Amino acid sequence: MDLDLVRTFVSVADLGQFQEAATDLGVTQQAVSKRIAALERALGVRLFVRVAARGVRLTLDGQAFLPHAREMLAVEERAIASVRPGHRALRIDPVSRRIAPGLLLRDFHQAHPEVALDVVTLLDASAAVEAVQDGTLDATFRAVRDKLPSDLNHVRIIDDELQLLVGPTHPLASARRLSPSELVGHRIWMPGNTPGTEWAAYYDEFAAAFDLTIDTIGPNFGTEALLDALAESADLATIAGDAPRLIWPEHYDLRLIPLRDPTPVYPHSVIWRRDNPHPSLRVFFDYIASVQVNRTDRDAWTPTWTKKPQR
Amino acid sequence: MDLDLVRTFVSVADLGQFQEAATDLGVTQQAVSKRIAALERALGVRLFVRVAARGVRLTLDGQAFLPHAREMLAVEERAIASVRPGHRALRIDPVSRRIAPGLLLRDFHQAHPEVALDVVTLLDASAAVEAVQDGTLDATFRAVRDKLPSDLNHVRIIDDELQLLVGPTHPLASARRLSPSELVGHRIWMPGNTPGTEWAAYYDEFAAAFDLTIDTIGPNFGTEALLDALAESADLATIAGDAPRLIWPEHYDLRLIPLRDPTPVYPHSVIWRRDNPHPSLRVFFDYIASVQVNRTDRDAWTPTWTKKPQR
DNA sequence: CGTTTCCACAACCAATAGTTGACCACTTCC
DNA sequence: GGAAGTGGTCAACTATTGGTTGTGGAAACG
Repeated sequence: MDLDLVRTFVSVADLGQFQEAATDLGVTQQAVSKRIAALERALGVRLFVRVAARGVRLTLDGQAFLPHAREMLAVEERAIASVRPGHRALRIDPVSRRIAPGLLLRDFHQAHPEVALDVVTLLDASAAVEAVQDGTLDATFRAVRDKLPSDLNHVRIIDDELQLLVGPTHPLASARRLSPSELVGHRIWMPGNTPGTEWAAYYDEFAAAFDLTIDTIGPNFGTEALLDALAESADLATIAGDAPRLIWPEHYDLRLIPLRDPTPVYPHSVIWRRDNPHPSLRVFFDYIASVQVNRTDRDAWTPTWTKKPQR
Repeated sequence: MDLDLVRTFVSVADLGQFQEAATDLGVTQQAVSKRIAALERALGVRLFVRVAARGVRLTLDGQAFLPHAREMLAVEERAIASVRPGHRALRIDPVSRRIAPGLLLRDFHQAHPEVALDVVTLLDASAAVEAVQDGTLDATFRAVRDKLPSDLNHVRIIDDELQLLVGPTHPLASARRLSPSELVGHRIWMPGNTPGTEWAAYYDEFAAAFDLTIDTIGPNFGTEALLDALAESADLATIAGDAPRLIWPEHYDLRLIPLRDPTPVYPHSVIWRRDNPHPSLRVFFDYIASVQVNRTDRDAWTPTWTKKPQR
């Protein structure tokens, strides 16, 4: 279906006659006639009843179709706006929708539906930083590791407190809280933790610091498969941020056990270009400032390559 | 924008290469290449990065565009479904969205978003009945006046209790309740109550029964204009059903005064064709049965041409 | 009852979207 | 490191389409 046909249909429906719609669209009346005929042929129904010398009136089918037609044009508009060079929609990368920054974006969208927001997810941190630099991305949430280019700002926003995730038959299932060192000897499985990413670097250092073994071997069949495997197994465990209980399906019988003494946290900083003029960026930052984001004040552990959290 | 381009884009994004998308869509790979190029030209951005001998990957723009593209296709699907001969969406006529049946439909849609519903509004009662008969309309809400064709069923569903609507400076503004006979001599204005409709017939008999004068003269500039005029005026009044306070904007300082002894009600019956096989129709009727619809048990007044409400 | 209004149909033309075929860049495999 | 394979672009050609102008016909109006 060509949206030009739809646009023509809406115009005719609004104006009540082909002639006016034609001048409105800058084509001849005959062209409008053809377009409507084409749309009617494609849909297999009449959209207008032709009232001689009086223009046209919507049929019932036309009336039913009209709101959908408007919707199509509205969505088209948003689609175009999402990539319009210059002033496009706000584009933010939370790395993944299933972690704390993804939740933050979801909540932001709920609180400010008027802000055109596009959520994109990038695996590669350096690609994300590059995109922020060249202006195709407005902000990304990352654990800041190396020194950033000088035209970028970053502020540590969310400390995601890590938790152990096990099935009900796991020996640690009934623990109320655990120290990372108590995980020694247990099998921690994190498929999908692709080597080379900042996540892998984090967990590498985490494992080294507490003498753990974290198993990233095996194909990643997705979250559902992982949860399934965990729920069934008596010796598998994984580590996850604080977000999952809000996102993962209710029906999995899994135990989330907080880690303490110290509390390993994954520090998410928001990174943006200092001179980014996007008007919605301010709204977004105001929102971040207004909500309670999880800045831990516990005895936190972070890798040596992150800065210490400011109290 | 042609949705075939969008469909091609989504297919390529999902499959990761032009070749596969081409076979999937039943065209040559070169055609896909051209389509993507055309879409990229139209949008003014690159959507894919071409990785030699490895297919393509979405750019950031492509990633931002993708959900909108899917949305466009979904809306297109719904649009087509709304007029598909055979099994199309459930199509119901509440006469107007701003009256009780319109509210009922809104609530039904909220309660059952999975039911594809198209709301159409018809002025002409006989046209609506005809549409129900020939199957282009699934149900309409009307005050049943004449004997209906034998293949149609009707059930009285909603008794809309009429109320007086006045501005704060109107002499009747402070009344807690009014009898219709107390309106004698006051100017009741109902623009938009087109002569020849069942509404006009109702109010004609209502006026005659209580010796009122109802003024339908003057152009109808819409609800907003009417409310504006009422709020300002010290002698204008109008009559409306129970729905308005739920729909009309908050900021109008208007008084809704119930009419009692007797309570004039506008009886809405739902009319449908007995052998209508539409699967969602049953869901709709079940919903109607499940919710509390306003069947008045007061001392009701209805025109002589309606049946007496069953106690 | 002629005039006006407004849509449909026909003939024509230019632009477009599809096809096939040639080519090119990069990966993989022996 | 050369051959085979993969997966894209570009060019040439053709069928289809979407636009134009010109014309006709049906209902409404004075």
